[in-house]
Amino acid sequence: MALKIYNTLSRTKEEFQPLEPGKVRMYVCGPTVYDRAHIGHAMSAIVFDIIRRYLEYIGYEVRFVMNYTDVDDKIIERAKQLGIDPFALAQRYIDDYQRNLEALNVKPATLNPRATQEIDFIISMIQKLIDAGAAYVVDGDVYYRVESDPEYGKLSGRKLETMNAGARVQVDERKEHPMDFALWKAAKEGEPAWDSPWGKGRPGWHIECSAMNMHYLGEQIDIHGGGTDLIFPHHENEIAQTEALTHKPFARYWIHNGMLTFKSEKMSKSVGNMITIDEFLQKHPGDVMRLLVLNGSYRSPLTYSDEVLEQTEQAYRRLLSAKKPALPNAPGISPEKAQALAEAAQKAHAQFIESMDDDFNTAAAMAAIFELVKQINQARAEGATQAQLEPAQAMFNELTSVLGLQLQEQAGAQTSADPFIDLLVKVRNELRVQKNWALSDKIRDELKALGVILEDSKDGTTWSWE
RNA sequence: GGCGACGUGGCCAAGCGGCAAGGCAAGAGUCUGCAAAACUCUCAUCAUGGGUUCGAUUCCCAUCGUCGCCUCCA
Repeated sequence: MALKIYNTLSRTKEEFQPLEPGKVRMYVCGPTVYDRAHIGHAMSAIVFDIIRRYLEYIGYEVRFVMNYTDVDDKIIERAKQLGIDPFALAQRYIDDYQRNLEALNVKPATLNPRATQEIDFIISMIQKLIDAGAAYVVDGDVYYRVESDPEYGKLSGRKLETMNAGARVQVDERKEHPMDFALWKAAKEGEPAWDSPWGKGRPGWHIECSAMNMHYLGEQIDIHGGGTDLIFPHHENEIAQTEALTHKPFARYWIHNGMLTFKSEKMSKSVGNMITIDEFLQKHPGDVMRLLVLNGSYRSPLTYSDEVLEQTEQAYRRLLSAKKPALPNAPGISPEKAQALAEAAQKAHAQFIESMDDDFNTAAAMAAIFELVKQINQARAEGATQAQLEPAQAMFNELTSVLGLQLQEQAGAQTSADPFIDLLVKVRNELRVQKNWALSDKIRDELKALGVILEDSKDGTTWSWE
């Protein structure tokens, strides 16, 4: 039994073998910070967070790098519109993004390099590409020469001959080949610029990722990730640039997440159908976003709608139900049944591993977890003590936390109200003893309106925040 | 136009050669003063048409439909 990963490069699932035993070098393309992040970004961040957490869970030491593209045309354009400094704009959205990631319980990367902090490294890399004949200079711009790479197109499955056939893009006549792409862009008046052997300018988009990879992870890495929309041209170009210098396979496994779709359409800024992460989190716990992702395959499009969201909210509540303690005054279940519960926990673990090992099949992994939820709830309903529930609940906590779920009941600020609620519950129970149903129901209804849920059982009453 | 992916119950979604996971919703029941929660039970032959096979949701071909990439994009 071993981990298998679907590799975009080979279009098959391959057994995972890192370059160095026990260690994983992983790079994920982060956002271009010119606007607030939407839930499509959240999906991607969560997908790779789950992959990273699982790799760590099965014992790998993961060096996880995610970059920020903090200089590009859109940032410059946006800053100009707003009349502010482009670097300040980028910084603001980087801060936003980090706050979003934290709220989504995405583990911080080992390193978050930025394009603007890698200029020297980028320039020296471009120079080497020119020296190697893989790039050329035109009027202060530097372009990568795609025809210098016989393997160009291997990731996206395209051929240079067929690519320009339907191209709708205005071809820059100065380029040797229409598909040649910019490594360095000459700066226009008033744009952020750095000195270079080719004049003032800034790096192109693709080269920064190649540079940061090489700088922080080395000439070869294990996993390179991003959304499917990055396969071409971004990742194709990264491969071309990097391999032109190293003559070695760049990333061993290319992993791409599917797009989040809203009303059958990809959610993106250009379509204008975006929901920001902030907007989402105002209405829902971060766990719900994560469950949305976990419900399906990371490689497939994720259907987003109000209906699906409601279903996910319900599933979230069901998961929470597994964490409830034993009933008050639980009499206990037979040793055989307690043993069966402990075995169910082991079985869930085995199924979880088996599923995750199969290209991170989170949907199947969740099925194993839901099965465990059922077993726990069943045992509790039959009167298991807390000690008897313990092993199964510990397993539940372990597995859900590997997936990055927090599953914390609402708590914290409300704690000062707790004694008063306890008091109301106590009073209400006296009313119930007196069979004063009208008043006791009223208390329950009004507490509900305040967000407190009362649940009566034959052994007593429990309450929780909604 | 080129390349690619997908089409599984009311909804979301695994599976991908041998009697179709899981979640939500729905219906019936247990428990409860009632309610809620939980528990029990019920609920699909896998877009359509051919083909390969002892046997196909799973492989092949065709058709219809949806989506992505080819331009910035997670």
